This record gives sequence, C-alpha cells and structure tokens, in this order.
Amino acid sequence: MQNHLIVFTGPTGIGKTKTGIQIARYFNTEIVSADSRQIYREMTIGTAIPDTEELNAVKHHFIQTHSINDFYNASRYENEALAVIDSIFKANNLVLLVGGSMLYIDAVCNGIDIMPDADPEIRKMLKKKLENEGLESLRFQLKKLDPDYYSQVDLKNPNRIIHALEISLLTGKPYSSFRSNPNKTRPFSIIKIGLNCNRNKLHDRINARVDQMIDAGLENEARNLYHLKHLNALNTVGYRELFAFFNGETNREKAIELIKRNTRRYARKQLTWFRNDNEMNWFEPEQSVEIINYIEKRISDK
RNA sequence: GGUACCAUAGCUCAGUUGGUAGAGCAACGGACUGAAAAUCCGUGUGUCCCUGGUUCAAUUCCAGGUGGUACCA
Repeated sequence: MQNHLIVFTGPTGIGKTKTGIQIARYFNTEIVSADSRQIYREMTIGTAIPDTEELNAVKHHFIQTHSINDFYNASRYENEALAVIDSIFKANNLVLLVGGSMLYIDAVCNGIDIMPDADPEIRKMLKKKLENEGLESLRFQLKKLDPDYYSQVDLKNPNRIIHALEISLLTGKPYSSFRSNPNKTRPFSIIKIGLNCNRNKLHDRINARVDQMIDAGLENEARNLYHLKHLNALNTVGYRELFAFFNGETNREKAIELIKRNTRRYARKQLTWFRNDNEMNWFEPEQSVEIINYIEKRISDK
C-alpha cells in the first residue's frame, strides 16, 4: 500500500493547528510538527503550541521535544522527522506534517545536502571579522575560497557569506562542492495542502493572537528567558521585541506593536515561499471537509 | 445658528509663486539547501473632498456645497 505524507502548511496564525487536528483525527493518524520554534520546550506562549486538549486529541511529534540550549537545524530535523514519519507508516499509510517552517518542510520533502555542522568557534571568528572589517572583507575571502559560490550568492547577505566561509574553512573544500541540489526521492508520496485567506482577515487574526499571547503572560515568559537571549532559538518574533523592551530600547506598547508587525511580515514571507511551490493546493482554513475530500480523492487516484 | 481653520497615499503630514505630487510609518513584491519565526533585496500603491467659475492649463486661485475641528452663541 502506498504511503502518503500530507504536508499541511500556510502562514502563521491561519489556523493550521486546529484544522490539522480535525484532519488527523479523521484519518486516525499522527501529526509531525514542522515548526522550528514549537520544537523548543522553553517556549510555550510565544510559539503558540497546541493546547493540552489539542495535544491529547492527536499524538504530536516535535512539540517541545528539544532545548533552546542545544544546537539544532534543518538537517537534523530532516533526519529526525524522516525517522518518525517512517515509524508512523508502520501502522498507518498516511502522516500529517503540520507547520509553517519553510526550510524544514523543504528538508523533509526534497532533502538538503550532506555537509558538516558549522563550528561555533569559526562562526564566532567570522562574526567578529564582519564586525571589525565589514562585509567586504568576508566577500573578498569568499571570492578566494569559493569563486563559484561567490558568483551566485547574494553578496549583501552576511549570513549566507558567513555560512559558505565556515564550511569552506572547516573542510578545506569550497562550500559549493557540497551543494548538489539534492531533490532526494522519498519512499512515500507527498500531497501539499496550503491554507490561506483574505489578507486583512489574516492580519486581524495575527493581531488578535498577539494580544492573546500578551494576556496569557508572554511578557513573563520572555523575562524568564532574557538571560539566554543570545541563543539563536530566541532570535524569534515575540521574544526579541520584548527583550528590546527589557533593555530599555523601546517601551512596552511599542514592543507589542512590533511583535504584531513582525508576525505579519513573517506571514507574508511564508506566503512568498509557498506561492512559489506549484505542488501546493490551496484552501481556506474553514474548509476541513473539502480538504479531507481532496486528500481522499488524491489517495484513491494512486 | 455664527465665525475661523482644515480636507492630498491605508495612517500622520509635506508640497505645488497655477504645468496632475512626496516623506515617515504601515503595506506590497521577491530571494532563499544546515541560524529559516533567521538573513537579505526591491516597490509609491493617489478621483490631491464634491460641483461650478477664471485660465491654454486648477490639487493649487475664486464661489457654493459636503464633512471635520475649535471658538462664540
């Protein structure tokens, strides 16, 4: 029997959690979360993890399973998620991948190239160099170490340049030699469902959700994490703005406004990515019946 | 009811000595393979309140209307 991975995604705040649970229950299966922040156990309110009732309704994977103190990235997620998906397929021929982290979804669907983890010391050194000597000097170094990638990369994007350099320095081989554009084939079919709605409505939902997070005590949650703000996992909408407020860089009201704005922008960025994927099948968040019908039809076609 | 002031982008406001307009914020579009809720790039989106008058030409000047604000009744 053919196994199917249902990718269930869409912008933040659209209602993936709720509809995803309805669909998972209908197919009597489990949910693999594809969310790069809900994976951390130290964050709860600001990442809008499913509530207890929702978590009890369907078995979830990758919700608060890792620590913000541990190194994590899309490649690790690829490996761990594939293992979990594989184990669910032993009892069920359909698995739901629910989340909005574009790169994580992409890693599961298409794979990413095998290369070593970045070395924190090298990254630190490169960051210092960026700070002291500027981006131009990193570009110059990249041009020498990996002229191929230099000609393709966005030369204004420090993260990309630093990453290419850290891999090149670590391995002694150009970063581009690791890039093969994998497109791995998976032992299951992939059906992609995207949720979207009218933009104003989405913004209203996002703004309201941020207010709810504040009411639920996000400020306190962030305050307890303030001492760890240097961690990448906390470079996250909802926390960084509050950290700036704790620093005295802004006031509380403005911080909340910024959380709303940055969440809206994040949603737009997600839509930009998903729009580009012509395998995506779009629905409104209320259309759980239509979505289920669509999935059943796709499954029976195979 | 009277008087004064105001009406320009989604919002707050500039501006045009008459030649159809621009800032901030918001918004929108795009890139993306190991930090991805990250990081980076790009884009003014407009019945200049309405109707008429003067003028080669009106968002700009004039009159009236409508709406708003303030003060006086």
